[in-house]
Amino acid sequence: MKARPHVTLEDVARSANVSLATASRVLNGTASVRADLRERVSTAAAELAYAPNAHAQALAGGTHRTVGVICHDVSDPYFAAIAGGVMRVATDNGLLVMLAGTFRDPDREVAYVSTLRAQRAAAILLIGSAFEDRAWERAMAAELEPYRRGGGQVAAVSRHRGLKIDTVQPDNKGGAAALAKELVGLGHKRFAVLAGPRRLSTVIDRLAGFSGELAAHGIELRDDDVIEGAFSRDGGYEATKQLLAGRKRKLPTCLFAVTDVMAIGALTALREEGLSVPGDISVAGFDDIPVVRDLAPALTTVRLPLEELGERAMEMAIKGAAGSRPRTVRLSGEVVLRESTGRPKR
Amino acid sequence: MKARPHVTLEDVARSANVSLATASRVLNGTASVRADLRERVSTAAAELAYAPNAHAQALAGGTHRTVGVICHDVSDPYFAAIAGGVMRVATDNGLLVMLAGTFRDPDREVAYVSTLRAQRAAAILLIGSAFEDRAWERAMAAELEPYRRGGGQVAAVSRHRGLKIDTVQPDNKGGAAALAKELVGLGHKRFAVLAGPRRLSTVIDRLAGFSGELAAHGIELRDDDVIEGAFSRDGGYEATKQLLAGRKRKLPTCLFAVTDVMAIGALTALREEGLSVPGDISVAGFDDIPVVRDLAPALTTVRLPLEELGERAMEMAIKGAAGSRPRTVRLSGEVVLRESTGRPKR
DNA sequence: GTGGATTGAGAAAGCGCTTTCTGAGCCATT
DNA sequence: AATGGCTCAGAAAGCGCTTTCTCAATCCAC
Repeated sequence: MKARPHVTLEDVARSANVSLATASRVLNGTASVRADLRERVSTAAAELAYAPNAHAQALAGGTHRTVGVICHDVSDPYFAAIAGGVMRVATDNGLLVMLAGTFRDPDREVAYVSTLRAQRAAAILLIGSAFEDRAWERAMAAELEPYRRGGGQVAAVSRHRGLKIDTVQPDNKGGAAALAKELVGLGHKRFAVLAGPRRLSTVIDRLAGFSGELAAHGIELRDDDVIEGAFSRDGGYEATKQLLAGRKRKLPTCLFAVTDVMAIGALTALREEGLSVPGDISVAGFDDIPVVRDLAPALTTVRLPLEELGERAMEMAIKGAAGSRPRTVRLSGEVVLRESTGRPKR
Repeated sequence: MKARPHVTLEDVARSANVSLATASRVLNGTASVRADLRERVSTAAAELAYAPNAHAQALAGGTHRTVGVICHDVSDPYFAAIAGGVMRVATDNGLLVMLAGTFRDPDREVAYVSTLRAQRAAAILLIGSAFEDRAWERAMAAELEPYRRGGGQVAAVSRHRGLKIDTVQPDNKGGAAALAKELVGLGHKRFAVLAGPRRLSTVIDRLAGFSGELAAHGIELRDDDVIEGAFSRDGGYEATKQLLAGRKRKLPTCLFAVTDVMAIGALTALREEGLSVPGDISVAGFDDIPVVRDLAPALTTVRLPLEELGERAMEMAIKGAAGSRPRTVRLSGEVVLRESTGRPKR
């Protein structure tokens, strides 16, 4: 079957024997049209299986019903949960979501913003840690600024520095501190932390909150108590193996992974090494992604309202900026103690 | 800051003191342009932070660099994994992905296709079970057919009937049969199945494969051995509770959940009821989503090459139809025996 | 039965871009 | 010196739609 040109509004108009303007009015309900004409147009449109050309519509009249969402990795449950919230709100508002995964490549992130800008997306949502990198920040700002000047909305989840945009910010520092407090309360004194790349603001904040609270209780978190791994299940797994290899004897009594995803890898690594959780070592994560309550042992973590994070960001973007000063919504986390943590036996 | 009109190509051309045509040619590298003019245009474009209007480009006969992907639920790890594969291939080909979640609403699915058609997306990918419903099928075909006639590419993962489109098809039936065989091989004779909604072809196929193989071994799967739940973690959880409530004493020795996600819920329900896996009952799932190997006990399942499913579908869509007959790529699953299954003790 | 106010259909002007089509300028021929 | 053949910049014609703007037809009040 040859690629035949699309059915256009003109085809519909001709077939219904009315002018282009009338056809447009009928199909959009923009103005009142005599009943019989309206009927003719509707029928013709249905018969021809007419689908308006959204590009032409966007060009002519200016409605842009699509929003762009940029996250690091779609298959990460953390982003998936947030994206779920975003989509719900978007759908409720008749918006189409373009979801892009950058696979953690800063350049690709900037490139996506550029493309979205070209698409004249109504809004752009940035989800996930910002890269703490001046060059990246400048490149990003160079895309975002003209985009906003042209009327585009921008909102972000979980980042803030540099870019002056509306942000929904989970309380990473406070949550990590609260978790540390609980853990210390259980009697733990020797900790290790599985951290992600230090370039990510989320990592920095959670680390700061955790070690800060520890310090407040007179517990020092030394540099070699913090192991840096990739921000993924495998990253957590590898880092844990490394930790275990390094010091089989003076093991910490509690392991804090800065994300649940990493904690999952850690749990498996621990199990493989024959260590019981929380018997030999307690483990805690951060985020409360859906699956962690189904683990055995269920994971202690800091619950973040993930879907809400996405919803609020989308809402901010839809509402648009009231003033010119960037708004920040703070959502706090809540420590959820489950079976993966207990009192230290040693 | 007022929403000032966008910077257009005309602005660039004027600023560079050249014609529109020249500016376009420089920016697209379409034709050779004298070096100094080229330089002037590039500079002007950079200074004005010019971003071409993708809608105008598309309208003017240009390229449509966006593809639409429709799945049921972004936050389901199964879809997320497939979407990951899709995105990798799309990105490699310079395509932008619009990901839509239908939340399992057939109408919304059709509506999304319609929108994507309006966007003149280069391709539409349907991911996940089709609804076995004549009316839905007709509505879908009514959208898809004109879309393809207009030159649009369509491909699907995991569905086939009715719609005559290119499909990547996991071997649901064969995989389920192979799994059943292994399970019977372990000595199991009494089974229960946690099924999803019967409207979904995936459910039907897996059920058929499983019960067929059982039958081949002289084991009958009766109607009340099959419990229908929602296609989700909670669905699996509820269904399992229901199963347990129904018949505490003559419990099956093996439980097959048609998806891993449901199996995860089942595992938790079982644990809550004090049943050990695989001690008291074996559990198996289907899909091999990433997280199930990290469960304790790790889940026996049928591994599907999820990312590849997405990659292949995207590739088919990009390549376009060679002939007019829909192609089908079959990808087989592989049984992965893990700790959640063992020999029956009863 | 007229004038003025409505109502509603059609003509036409863009929206921002790509792409012929045209034609000016240049070099190499005879 | 005059002609032909190139190269490459600019003018202009759309792409498919929305939205004034215009104007004919209808309606009401007087």
